[in-house]
Amino acid sequence: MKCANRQTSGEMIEPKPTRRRAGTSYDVARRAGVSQSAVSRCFREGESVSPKTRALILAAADELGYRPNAIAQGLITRRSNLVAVIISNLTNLYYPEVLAELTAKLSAQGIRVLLFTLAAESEIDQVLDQVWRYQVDGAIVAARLSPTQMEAFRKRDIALVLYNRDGGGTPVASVSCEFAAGETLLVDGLVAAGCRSFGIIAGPADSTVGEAHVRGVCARLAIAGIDNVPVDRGDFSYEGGHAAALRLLKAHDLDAIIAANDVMALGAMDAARIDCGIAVPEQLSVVGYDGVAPAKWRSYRLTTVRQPVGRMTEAAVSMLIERIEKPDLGPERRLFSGDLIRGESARLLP
Amino acid sequence: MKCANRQTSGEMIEPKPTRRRAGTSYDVARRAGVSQSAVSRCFREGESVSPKTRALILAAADELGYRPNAIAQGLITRRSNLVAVIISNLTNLYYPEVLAELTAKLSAQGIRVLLFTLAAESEIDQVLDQVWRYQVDGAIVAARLSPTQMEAFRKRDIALVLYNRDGGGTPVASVSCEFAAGETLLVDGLVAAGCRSFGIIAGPADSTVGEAHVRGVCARLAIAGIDNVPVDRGDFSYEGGHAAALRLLKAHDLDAIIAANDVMALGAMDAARIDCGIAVPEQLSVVGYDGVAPAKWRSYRLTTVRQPVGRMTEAAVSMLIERIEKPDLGPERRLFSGDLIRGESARLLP
DNA sequence: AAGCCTATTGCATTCGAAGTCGTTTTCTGT
DNA sequence: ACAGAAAACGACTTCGAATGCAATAGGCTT
Repeated sequence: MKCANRQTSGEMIEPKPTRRRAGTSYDVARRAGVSQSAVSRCFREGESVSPKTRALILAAADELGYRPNAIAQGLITRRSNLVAVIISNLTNLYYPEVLAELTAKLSAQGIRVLLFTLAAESEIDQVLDQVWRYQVDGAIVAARLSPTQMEAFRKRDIALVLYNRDGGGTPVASVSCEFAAGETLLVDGLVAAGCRSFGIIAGPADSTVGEAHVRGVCARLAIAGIDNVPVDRGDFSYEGGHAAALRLLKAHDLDAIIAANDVMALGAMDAARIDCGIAVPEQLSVVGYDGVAPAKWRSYRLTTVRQPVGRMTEAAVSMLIERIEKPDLGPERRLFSGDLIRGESARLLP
Repeated sequence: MKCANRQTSGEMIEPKPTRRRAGTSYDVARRAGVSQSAVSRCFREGESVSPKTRALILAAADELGYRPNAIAQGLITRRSNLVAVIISNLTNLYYPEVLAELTAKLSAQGIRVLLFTLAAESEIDQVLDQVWRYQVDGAIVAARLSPTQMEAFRKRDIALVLYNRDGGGTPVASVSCEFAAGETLLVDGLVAAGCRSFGIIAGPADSTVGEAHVRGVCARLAIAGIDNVPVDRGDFSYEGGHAAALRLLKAHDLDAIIAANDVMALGAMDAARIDCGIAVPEQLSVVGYDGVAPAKWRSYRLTTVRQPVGRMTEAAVSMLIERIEKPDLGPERRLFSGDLIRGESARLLP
């Protein structure tokens, strides 16, 4: 097309002598003296090409630096080998690890990652719009999806796996970490160590996981005869945890704080130790949930429940691939349990 | 084709009544009673479609949930609207923030992010192979590239912007943060406060940025008459910084440690305070470089130089887009300067 | 009302690789 | 050496959208 234009324009100006040609299977075919079909077959598994032809083609491809065009492949095979990974906020300190593991594992399976991050939950519809356009084979979502949105995946036959969330009634594949066991251990351990006055730092009120967590802890505390536990909320950030802890400690005389995630727990530890001069764990036990890297740091040594991120991402990836290959596989909920990490931020009896 | 097959096979078996049709521009066209061309034009900027036709088409598209197939668009327009983001190790605590900003800014420009992470530097060639296949319009790379690899981008006319690295001789667009100014301030401030015995915790020996940093600090120290500064190395991780600091402190009687990044500096602080019982900053000043979130935490309040990540990613994205649109734009090196954050981990005089 | 001009529209082609199908070449076995 | 089977090969079509071009419709001028 461009060429045509240049030819019709009478002059001989050649603005780009080294016009970069993409290098297509036709170019390789011409150079190797074979058909385009042969080139195509040469680059696919299990197609029959004679060793002689293959050598010719590979040599030609090599000289041209030819690589099959994945976009064209995607169009004809209806398989883009793309998977959307949608993560609500990457600044969460817990998610980068998840993301790194997911991309590594998907890459190992020959799948590329199309990354979408959400600054606000409201962006999700725009993101999904792009997801539809790019003909992804599947998606791993660590963000809140409405039933309608999940249904949209089903309608379009796009495999979907939720990470650290469940469908909340909608049948869908999901991977998450149950906190019941860890929670029980933590609560019972704290109670056994003599804690009586608890405070909870929860996530935002609209966080499903967060709420379940709070309910679970309260239920367990109730069993131990402890009721009316004060709850404050943070946004899963250090500052949020710090502020919430200050409010709790100002209003109540606590001997244990249970935070919904590690980073808030670290904020709470600092609020207690540094701002309020309360010794941790002697006067106040603080526990978190996640097992992020900074929780291990010597200044904190947080007592927490570590999520098995490696196994969870592994599960998410294999569930996704299963569903890509077998689209009508039913919903499945895979629950992992966390490991209790006995740090030094809480007095905890077994 | 599938339809043809079903018709020729005499029987009337219809294995999937709800056969999921992708919903193409042809389907929309048929439904709206117009040509496929009209549908295409209706979804592009600046194409002429009468208001009447547009309404018809949009209605039909809406009913079918039609979205243009970005893969097919990419094939014909030779613009995938995909950009590869290649990051060496996401677990670095500094990169998640960068990644989040990059994807947000690229998304805002209508560009999708194809994410590649490297567990080892050696994987880069496999990653590039995939990058070529996916016909990305450009790439932002925060990883070490050989001159040959950079040349490969040029050959294929793929826009390239290095992040936090420079070409090291090879002409290429790059964004980075110069540390000279921050370094000078830090070193001079420490010297002014009376520090004489320095130790440096550098990154791995093969890290270009890391090395330049070390040389810069040494040069500035030399000006103050301080030579033979002991250097130990970490891998930019907390544990690495912690271990390096222990070695340095065991072997020398230091009054200041300069670390190549924040996370190592935090490890060093803990090594000093907790393992060696050295007061920071009274007996030992520790400074870092980056300005990651945990550096601000109350337990640390690290004195550091904060990289202007927002402006840097902004620059990377706009440089990349410029180069996508104007492929023969020359190399350009954009240097930002960091802000000195006066924390409480160092005695520093202005 | 005739003559122009411009805004719409559809047809046909194109992007690059995959896959179908019919043809040719290469093996086997006898 | 020959029939028959299997492997290798190439022409052609296809995926879904974009676009040059020609045809048409509509509006405006005089």
